[in-house]
Amino acid sequence: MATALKPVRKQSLSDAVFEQLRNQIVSGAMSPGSPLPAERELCEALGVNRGSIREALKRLQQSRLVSVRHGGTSHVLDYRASAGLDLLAELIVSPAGRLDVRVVRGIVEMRSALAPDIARLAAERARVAQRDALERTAAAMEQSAADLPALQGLAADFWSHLVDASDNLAYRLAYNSLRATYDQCRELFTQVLADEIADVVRYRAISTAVGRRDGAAAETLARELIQRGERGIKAALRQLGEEDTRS
Amino acid sequence: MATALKPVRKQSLSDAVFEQLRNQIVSGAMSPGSPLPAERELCEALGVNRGSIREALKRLQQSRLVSVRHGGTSHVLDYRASAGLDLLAELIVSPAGRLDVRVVRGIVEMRSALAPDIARLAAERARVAQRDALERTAAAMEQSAADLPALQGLAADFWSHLVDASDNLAYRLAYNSLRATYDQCRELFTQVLADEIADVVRYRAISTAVGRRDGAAAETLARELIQRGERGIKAALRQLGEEDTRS
DNA sequence: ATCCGCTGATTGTCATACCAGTTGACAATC
DNA sequence: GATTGTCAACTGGTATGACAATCAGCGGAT
Repeated sequence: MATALKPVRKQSLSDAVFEQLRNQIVSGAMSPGSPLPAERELCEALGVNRGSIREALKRLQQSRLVSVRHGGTSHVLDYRASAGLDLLAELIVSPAGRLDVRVVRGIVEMRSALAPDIARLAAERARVAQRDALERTAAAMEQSAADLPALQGLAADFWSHLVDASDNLAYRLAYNSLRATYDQCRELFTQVLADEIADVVRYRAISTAVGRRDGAAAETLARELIQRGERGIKAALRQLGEEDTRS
Repeated sequence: MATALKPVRKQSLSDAVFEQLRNQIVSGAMSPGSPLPAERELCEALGVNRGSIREALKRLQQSRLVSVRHGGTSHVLDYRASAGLDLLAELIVSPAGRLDVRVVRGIVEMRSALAPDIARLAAERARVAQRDALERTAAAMEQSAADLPALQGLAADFWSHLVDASDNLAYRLAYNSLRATYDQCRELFTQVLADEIADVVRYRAISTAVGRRDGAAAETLARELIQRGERGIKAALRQLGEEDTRS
């Protein structure tokens, strides 16, 4: 019966305008420094109302992809020099739908750099409620050791609790940005990270290390855990890279 | 003659609306899950037209601070669970103009976690043009060894080139977000980080380590450099914290 | 009890004004 | 001749009113 009918993706006009302009910018079709068409020209060119154009431009402005001056002409900015981490989620899949392997590698490396420090700080600063939450999540992972998708969700919860325990707002927000990025193609990561996600005993070990406030142990364990996934991803990336060069 | 005349701060209506709502949300005055007033109610309450309200709401939506559904009522989201790293720049100074010490600590810790890995990757991947840029910046720093504000700018350039050389888009964008955050109060950081910024010989050492593709050395040097600043900041934070508890 | 469709409220889109800041050309002034 | 003021033609910013699309809840029909 229910064939693979995907829900239609609903998108407001200003969202569509935003995406279109953003793609033009990050793809380099509109080079940094070049002037943007006037709002009224964009209205006519895209066939939408000026309000929708303005909403899109406001978002581009907030993303630091364009600069807008009252009375003057707007200009394209160099996103590599100004845009923030939130842009990563919009770069991981190209407009054509292909995965950007450079972005994936970037996420993985950043994750490897942050995770050990997060675990260390969590061990040093966790409060009882947060340790309990970690413990509960680790227990839940042991329960559903067979179900990979379920484990994936629980592992994300585990890290979320760990980040909370680290009591560092920068880590918290960076984690949200990274997660939003790889949520763009979660099922794919679930497969490639299977080794790491299924390493339930190490999650449990991190939880107990946090429980006894052993920062050094938590840091080491987190590094080992993350490295398992890193190996899997880098192997997959090499394959993808070879396919790319072949095609 | 020219006394300290500061340029007037100009802000559009939608910017003002955005700031006001954002402050309400991150301060907890509007708790997560609570419904937002209808757009037309906000128009009347804030005394502006609906277009300005909508532009502000679109930005809040992009920051993942609110969720708005066509036909339904909008709701406040839990920014700690959903907002991205770009929000940090808007949190470091409270609406009252006070510095948030927790945010500062967060930046410093994240910087310490990332910088060594950035240096290592830069050493492994830098191309000639990027190594030259590093070398030039290091030389410029040696020239203006006396001028602290100039050194601060050059140090920022140095790190920017290093991040470029690391060839990691996630690091690049995260660096932009962090820099946008501490640019909110740059002069203050310049003072507290004086020890680190003035350590010109170590910047030079990092540059030469990158030049000979010595990842391990670059990593160690970067860690030592960053730690100098970290000590300064943590000392300053302790002072600030004591003043806070006293008041 | 369940389903259906109506109804009112909300967000989304649109068209058309007008206000406000920027720029450059050009005339007036020194 | 150089500076200064004025004006016109852009630009983005704000205002208003109407209509369309969507959703939640309610009441009636099955």
